[in-house]
Amino acid sequence: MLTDDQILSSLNEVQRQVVTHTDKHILVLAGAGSGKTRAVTHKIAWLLKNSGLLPFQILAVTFTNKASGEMRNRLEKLVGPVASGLEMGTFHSVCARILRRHATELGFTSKFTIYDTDDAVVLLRQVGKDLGLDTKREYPPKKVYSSLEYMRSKGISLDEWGKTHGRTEWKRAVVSILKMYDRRKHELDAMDFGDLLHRTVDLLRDNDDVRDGYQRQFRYVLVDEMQDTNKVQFELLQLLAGADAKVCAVGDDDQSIYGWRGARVENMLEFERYFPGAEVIRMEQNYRSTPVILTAAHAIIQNNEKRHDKKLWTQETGGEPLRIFQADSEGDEAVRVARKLQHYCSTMNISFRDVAVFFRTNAQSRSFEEIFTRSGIPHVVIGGTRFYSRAEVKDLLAYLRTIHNPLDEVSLLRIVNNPPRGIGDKAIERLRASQHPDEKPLFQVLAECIELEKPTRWQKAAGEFASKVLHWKERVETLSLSELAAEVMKQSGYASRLLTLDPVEAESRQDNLNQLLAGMVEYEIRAEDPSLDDYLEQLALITDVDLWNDDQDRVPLMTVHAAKGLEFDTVFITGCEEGLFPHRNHVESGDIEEERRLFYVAVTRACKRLVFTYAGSRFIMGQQQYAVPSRFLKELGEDTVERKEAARRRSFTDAMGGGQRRFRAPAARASEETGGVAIKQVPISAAFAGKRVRHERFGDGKVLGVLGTGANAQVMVRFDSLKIETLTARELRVVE
DNA sequence: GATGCGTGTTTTTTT
DNA sequence: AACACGCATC
Repeated sequence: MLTDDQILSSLNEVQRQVVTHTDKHILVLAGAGSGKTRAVTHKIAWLLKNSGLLPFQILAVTFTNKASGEMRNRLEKLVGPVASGLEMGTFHSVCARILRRHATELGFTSKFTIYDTDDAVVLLRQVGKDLGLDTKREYPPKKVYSSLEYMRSKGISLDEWGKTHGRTEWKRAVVSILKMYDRRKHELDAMDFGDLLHRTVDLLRDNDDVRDGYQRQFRYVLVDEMQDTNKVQFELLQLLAGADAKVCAVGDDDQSIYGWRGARVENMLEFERYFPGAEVIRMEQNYRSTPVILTAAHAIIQNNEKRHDKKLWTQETGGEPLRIFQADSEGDEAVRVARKLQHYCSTMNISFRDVAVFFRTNAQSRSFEEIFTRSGIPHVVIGGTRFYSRAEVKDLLAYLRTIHNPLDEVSLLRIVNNPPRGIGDKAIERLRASQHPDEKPLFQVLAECIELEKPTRWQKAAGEFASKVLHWKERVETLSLSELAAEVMKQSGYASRLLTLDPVEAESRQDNLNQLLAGMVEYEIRAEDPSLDDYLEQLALITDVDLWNDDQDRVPLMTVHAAKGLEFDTVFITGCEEGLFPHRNHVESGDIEEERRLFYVAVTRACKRLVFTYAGSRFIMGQQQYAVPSRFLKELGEDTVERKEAARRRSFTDAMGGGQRRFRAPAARASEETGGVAIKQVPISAAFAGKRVRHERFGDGKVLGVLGTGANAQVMVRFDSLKIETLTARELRVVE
């Protein structure tokens, strides 16, 4: 048996407080890299040993499945196999588990399907069309869905929302769509992400016995990333932790980056109000980064007004200076990152897996993928076009979901005629017509086609398809998951259909499907009790970050959001431009603080080395856009940045990315050919327009527009003399 | 009923 | 630039 000393010896004084204070609620303000996972894991070990709690009496809610898995692994190393008895997971997965247990009370079955955003959008489009509404311009399903998310995050009911001022007619229609959407989900035995949380809250609130049961079970509740919980999640926490349970919440208001999803930092501030007598413990010693990085991180976050003042510190000294690279274009940026990265990996004995490339938006990954592939740098993109949202993967999964829950119409409709088997739009229309008047499930209508005496062509096709599904349904009992999937691929005709496609396309799809099958086999080995039910459950709530591990020596590329909670020896933060990072939407709305926190999160991921890059121009939605360096770079503070690079940031040319000419967009020719008129025909840089510049002869003026990139870019300037001139960028200097 | 082409649109971040 | 969708054609 573990001794107290073994649990505590590797911890500092503050961490020990977190671990050993078990008789009251605790709020831990855990700065980046302060070892909170270690503290929390050791705390659980302590609880198991010293509080007489059994594993299932402890509930640990994490932000991602990955975090939950990691915690379980570390705990297992500490306390052994009893760790598996803990109730652990994300809010969504914990809720799903509870709901499956009580599904029948809510009018669902325990096999209900979980709809992701894509599925929800498909269903909303269908509902909108059924109601005869314009789903293209007036009521695009995505908009309807975000309205739903908005009211959910604010805790407003559908009817209340419909009554709030403005856009009355539009809202009435959206309300009717959403009401029908809700009813349809019920009929299809499906729930979306929001339902998982809200229905659990309803269940616990309305059903005393169920609530008492869980409150008796959970004696200790731990919540990670408290700053990113929203209103419903806070309610859940209160409902799950009864009067006798103790709660330990861990978070950092400086790392709150999910405000757009309804996250409320207030949940941390109000913690003491809802959990009286709570002790607040601050973890500010950092074990991750060099003082240089911490200084820069602090310099940045200090610019936020809405925050608790705190400062990370470390016992370490020194550290490499930060570096800033400027590039002409996104391609040039990728080349520079690739070059520097190769330099690090070849001369400094750093592994690829220890270097990460971050960006603000998923679209930015493209140029890095291209250049890295060309340069032979092993890499992996995390997130973005998620593996599980690839068409062929969704197709095969839709087969499995249909087999598992034939009521799930979204999946059924996806595959009923894929591959084509003679059940086209017309047939679907007729099938759906015969669902009425008694609202028969679509699959039942299909199945009834099997028995028909004289089926028409489409009825025959429908019957055959239904027979196949029923056949597979029986096979679930005898075949393993991967065997079933392989059989479905073959018997559905999906596999042979692939061969008729364009060979390049077919190969990539086959690759993805093989990968999916390999994942299933891996799941069968790993899972304690592998089943179709359990597999689909895991899949519904999994993300790419959850799946990623560093077994293979590859450079991970990801958004800053995805990087949360991770750390790397060397980090490249790319696209540090006004309008991109901070993103224009936030610049325009004036709400810059969350973007700054995001930047802070990015910076604090790095242990030793940090490189920032920005590009003078990049293509956004097919249009070339120009930008100036991000304000966050200025906030880093001069003394932490390598001087040589910093000094070069002065001239207009440099701000445009005038250093290297490689990958520069074709030089602007407009002014010679058309006497400068053409400058109006190309997108004029929103970023540079309005900037004050200085010219040797003409004096000071204001930029009206820019054409091209680098030192040769054509810049149209209205000088204070009111004279308008088109000049090359190299003749100009930015006036601060 | 399937296939191919032209048109129009794009939320940044994700459970 | 990339993708989805609608429409026209085979």
